Amino acid sequence: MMDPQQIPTSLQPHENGNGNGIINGGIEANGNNNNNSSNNGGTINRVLYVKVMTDEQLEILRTQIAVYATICEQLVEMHKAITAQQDLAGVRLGNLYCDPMVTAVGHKITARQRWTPTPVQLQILERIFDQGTGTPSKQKIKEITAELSQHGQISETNVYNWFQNRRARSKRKQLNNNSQNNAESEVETDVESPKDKKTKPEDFQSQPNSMMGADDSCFQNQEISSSMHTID
Amino acid sequence: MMDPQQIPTSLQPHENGNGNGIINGGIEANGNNNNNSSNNGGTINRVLYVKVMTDEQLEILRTQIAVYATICEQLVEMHKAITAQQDLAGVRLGNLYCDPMVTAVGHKITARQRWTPTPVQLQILERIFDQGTGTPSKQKIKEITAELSQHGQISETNVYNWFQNRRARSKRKQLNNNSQNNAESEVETDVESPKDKKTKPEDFQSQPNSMMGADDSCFQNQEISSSMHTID
DNA sequence: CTTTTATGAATGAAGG
DNA sequence: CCTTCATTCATAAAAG
Repeated sequence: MMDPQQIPTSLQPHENGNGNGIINGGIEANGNNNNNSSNNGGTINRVLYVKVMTDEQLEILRTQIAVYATICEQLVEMHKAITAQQDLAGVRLGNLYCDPMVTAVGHKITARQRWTPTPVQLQILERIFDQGTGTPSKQKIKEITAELSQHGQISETNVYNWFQNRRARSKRKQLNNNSQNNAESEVETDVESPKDKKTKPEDFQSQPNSMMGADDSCFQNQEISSSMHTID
Repeated sequence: MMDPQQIPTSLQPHENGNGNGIINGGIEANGNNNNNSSNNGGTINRVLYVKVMTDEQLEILRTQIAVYATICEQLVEMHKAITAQQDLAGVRLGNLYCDPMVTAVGHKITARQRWTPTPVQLQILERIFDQGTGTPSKQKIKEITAELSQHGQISETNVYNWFQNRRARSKRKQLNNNSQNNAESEVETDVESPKDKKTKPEDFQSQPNSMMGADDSCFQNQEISSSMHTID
C-alpha cells in the first residue's frame, strides 16, 4: 500500500534522484546507458546512436510526467487549503470514524453515529429525487440502498429518512417562498439600515442540474488503495 | 503550455491512445519506431536491437507514472469528497452571485450570509422565550415575525431557527451543568435525571471501508491552474 | 491579523 | 406525511 506521505519523495518533480531520474538523464542522449545490449564479436554490435523514441515522443513522455507531478502538487495544495480552512479541530475529513472516546474517565460512551451521505451517495440521491418519482416505495428503497451501498455504508432506513426529509423540506421551502411573495406588497423594498443583514436568500432549488455535470465515477473515497495501475 | 483541461486525455492510466502510448508501445521492444535517428552515410546506421533502458529502469519509469496517476486520482477524490458537500449545498441553497465583492478579487466566492438579530429583535425574542411557551407553533411564529420585521429584516425561518436553537442550547447547558455536578464521584450509572432519553445505543454503523466497483477514473473536471512545470 | 467563541442554519433521525 | 429534537457545520463577532 502506498502511503501518500512517503510517495512524494520519489515523486517530487524537482527531485532528481539519480536512481529514478531516468527521463532527465539520458534516454534521448542515446543508448549508452544500456548495460550490455548485443555485444558480440564479429558483427556490427557496437552501441549505436539509435533512438528508440522520437523526439516528439520523448517530449510527450516528459510532459506527461511533469503534468502528473504538477497536478499532484496542486491537488495537495488545494487539499491543504481546504482542510485547513474548514476544519481545524476535526479529523473528520474522510467520513465518520469510530468514536474516539471509549472513556478512560468514562461517561458519555455514546458518540455520534449518524449516517452522513458521501458526496457520491448524495448525488445519486438527488438525481433520483429530481427524477420526479415522488414515491420511493419499499422496493425502490431496497434498490437504491443496494446501489448506494457500493459507495459507502448505508441502510434502508437512511434512504427512507433521506427522502422523507428531502421532500418535507423542499415543500416547506416552497411554501415559504410563496408566502413571502404574497405578503410582499406592503413592506417597502429597500429598507436599508446601516447594518444590512440581508435575510437569508432562501433558495430556489428547482433544478440543481447545472453543476455537477462532469462527475461520474468517483469511487473509493479515501482509501489510499494498494492497487496500482500498471501502465500496460 | 499544456492546458490542464486537455491533459487528462493523455493521462488516463487506462488510456492507451497510440499517439501517446509510448511506454506501452515499444521502448523496450526496440528502436524501430524512430523516424530517422542518426542517419548518415558511411557508418553503420542500421537499426539495431538496442535497449536504451534497462528493464529495471523501464519498470521504474512505469511505476512512476502509475503512481502519479493513482495519486492524482485519489487526490481528486479527496478533493471532491471534501468540497462536494459544502459547495454543492451552498450552490443549491441559492448563494447570491450578485455580491459586490465577488467580482473584484474573487476572494469571497461564496458569500453566504446569515441573519443576525438586531438588539431590539433579540430582546423581544428573549422576552418571548422566557414567557415559557416552549412551543412557538406556526401561527405564533408568524406573529412574532411580523412584529420583529418592524425592527429589521427577518423571516419566519429565522424566528423558527432561533427558537429551535435557543431551546436546544438552553437544554444542553442545563444538562451539562447537572452532569458536571454529580458526575465526579460516580463513574458509572450515568442516568440523567430529567427526561433524558439518552442517545440511542442503536445499531452500529461502522466505516465505509470496502468499496470496490469499477475502477473508473475521473479526471476531466478540474480547476487546477494552468502553470505547469517542465521537468528539466 | 489569527484564534476562539457564539450562534444561525442544515440535516439525520424519532414520534405521532 | 408532519413536527420535533439532537447534532453538526459554517460564519459573524469577539478576544488575543
